[in-house]
Amino acid sequence: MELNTPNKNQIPATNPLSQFEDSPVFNYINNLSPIELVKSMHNGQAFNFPSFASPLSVFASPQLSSQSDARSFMRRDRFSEPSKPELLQSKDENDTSIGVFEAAQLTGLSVEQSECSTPANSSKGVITKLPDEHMELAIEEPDTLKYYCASPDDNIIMVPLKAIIEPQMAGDPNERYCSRNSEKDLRKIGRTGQNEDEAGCDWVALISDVADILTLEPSIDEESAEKQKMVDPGTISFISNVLQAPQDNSNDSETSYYAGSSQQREIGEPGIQPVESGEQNEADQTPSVFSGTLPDKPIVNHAAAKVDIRGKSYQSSSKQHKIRRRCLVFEMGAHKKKLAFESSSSTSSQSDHMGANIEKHATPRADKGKTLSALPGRGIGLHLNALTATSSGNAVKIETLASGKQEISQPPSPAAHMASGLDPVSKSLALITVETDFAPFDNEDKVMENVPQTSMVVTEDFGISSPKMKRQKFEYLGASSCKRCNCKRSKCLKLYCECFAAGLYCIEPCSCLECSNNPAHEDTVLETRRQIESRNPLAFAPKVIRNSDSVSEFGEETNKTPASARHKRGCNCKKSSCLKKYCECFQGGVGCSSYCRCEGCKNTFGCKNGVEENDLKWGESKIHENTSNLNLLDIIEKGEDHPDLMVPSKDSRSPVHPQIPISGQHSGSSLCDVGPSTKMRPIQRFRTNFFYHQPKYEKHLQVIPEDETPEILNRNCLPTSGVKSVSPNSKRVSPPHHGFGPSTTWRRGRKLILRSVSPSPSLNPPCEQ
DNA sequence: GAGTTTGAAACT
DNA sequence: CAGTTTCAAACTC
Repeated sequence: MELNTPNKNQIPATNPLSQFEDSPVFNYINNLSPIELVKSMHNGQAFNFPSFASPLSVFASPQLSSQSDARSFMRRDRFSEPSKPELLQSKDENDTSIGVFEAAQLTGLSVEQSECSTPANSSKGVITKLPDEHMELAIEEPDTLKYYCASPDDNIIMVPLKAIIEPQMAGDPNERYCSRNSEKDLRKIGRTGQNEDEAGCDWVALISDVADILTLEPSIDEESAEKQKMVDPGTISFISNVLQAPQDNSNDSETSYYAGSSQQREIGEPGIQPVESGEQNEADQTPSVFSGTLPDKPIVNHAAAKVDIRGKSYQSSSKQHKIRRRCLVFEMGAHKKKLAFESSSSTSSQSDHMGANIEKHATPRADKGKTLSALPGRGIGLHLNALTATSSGNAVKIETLASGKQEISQPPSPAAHMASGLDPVSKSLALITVETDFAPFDNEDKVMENVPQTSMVVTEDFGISSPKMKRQKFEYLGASSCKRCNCKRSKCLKLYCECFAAGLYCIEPCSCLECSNNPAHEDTVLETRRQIESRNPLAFAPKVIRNSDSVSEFGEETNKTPASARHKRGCNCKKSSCLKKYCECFQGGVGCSSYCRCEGCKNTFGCKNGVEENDLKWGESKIHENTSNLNLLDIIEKGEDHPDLMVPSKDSRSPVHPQIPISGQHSGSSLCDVGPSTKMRPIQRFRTNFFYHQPKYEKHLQVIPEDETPEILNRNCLPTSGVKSVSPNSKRVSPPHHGFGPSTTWRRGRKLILRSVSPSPSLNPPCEQ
């Protein structure tokens, strides 16, 4: 399998394919793990030979790789550039990989599956280097390039990479750069999606979105070269990213950042590859990660679906269509809103933004003159947005990232660390996840914002070329992914600036004046961030916190309901009744919580809908809350005491259990009633209406002091997602605000959570995506 | 598109 | 920590 690896050069690259393919062992391996594919791909990239991953490589823990992947994000840009020289190789590799794929196809489903199983692999082989190499590859072997994916069902999806690639060919170096960025985003997306169980859905949605976008856009051929450059590169890169996502991530991010040292290697293959190989290694791992961590196939499928959609004109097999549809339907049906929202956000944002947005943020703007490269890959920066994006955490996250703004890579800030307790990256991811899940439609924006706040990498629109695309995106995501500011005096270096607050660099769409929030002023940005974080470690954390441990490590979605979310600090609305976007809670699509000091709150998300029945109570309760936190606490405590409440639900936060009245004040019925009940049914929450109904009380339960935010994030990330944000025993509810004030209890809780989380960032696959 | 309103962020 | 100012988004016209 790893024929050419420096370490493993042993296997001649010559006929490995045929031999392996033919060999039962090969088939068996392929069938067994996607990882193999990845590795194989990896090897192929590195060495031009589509070698099959060695067993060792195959078995590399997905988690590790995932982590590395997450980190890799940041690096990716750097790497990509350096890797340029490798383009030729990659090309070759791609070719070989392609050949392998084809061979696999011929060989049989099993082979295909194996390949397909690893999205990363498939993508990797074909796509991996596309970002840098797209052009060349496309030119030389546009036809040959194909992306094969096997659906979980064993359906094989073949994606014509050529179509994707072609547009890029016209691209300029800059465009390439952009495309890289887009790729990043895609990768991120991919990661997120993979991680989560539903990620698949997200992916699908993304894919579909992408496809839609592509469709919407005039045919590439038709488009002028410039247009292609503008749009296509993004789309292409996006697509490639999607396909590659796993791989790319690994390649980019890991390599650059932590790669050297990194855990990845440690974790990863025994044999360490040269620097370049480092990328490969990461890449290899990454795919494995995806496959392993994420619902392996779903992602792939999605990707395939996307490709298919996009490639309708190009090629499409009935199978492909089936798969795609299946995914779409799945998403739509199951999590309609959520998915729609998330997926749309992620997908749409990504896809839409991919091209253009990426350009903005990613690409150096003339104005801002930033280049992605400029961005240091080092930090996770505040990519929370991206993270958030994934409802399940991961998926959303990806979206965000994809959204297009550049992240402000920041050295992991204390806050970030706090949040995750892990790597900044993981943290950001976690944060993002939280937000995303919560965000309601309107929130989308906010959610995304939130996400962005913390994590979002690329806020910008991907440069949606066509209004339609934008529109679609917005419809789904509400443009959540894209942030634009209009700062006049803050230089975009204060939290007033949404971009900055989201951890994103401003991009073209922004109308800011004297903007310093760009790669050109990286030092300033980082310094400013540090200062702000010094004042408030959670300043860049997502505004909306998901209480539920929605996502288990393995990507299980436990909490996607908005109900599980709350604003980290609560609002202070006086006149808007929390019914307008002035209200951050409302904007974030979450109900007001005990942390809120709002007056005349009518936040529909919070309770109104769900509680309408209980409106009065709600209002009362709210008042009480406002007046005294103690009441809330009491309520919560009571609720906790309640047997039902006591039930260790995975989602401690889960909002509401209608049936269980937490406090005397609240009638049980309303969502508002609460949280503990929610614990009871984590799953339902997602699919139910939480978004619209979040009981404040729940929130209380859910509410996590800012300090806690990290916890939440962690939780999401934690494998033990089951861990309740609020332990039945521990009272999470901390006095609102000012709150944030870390109550000892909270801190405890958080600490506990942290404990649960693996100390090393690398260890938290979930968070990492 | 300009002006107003709103509430968060920043400042004192 | 509370009050005030600044700021930019959200909203209205």
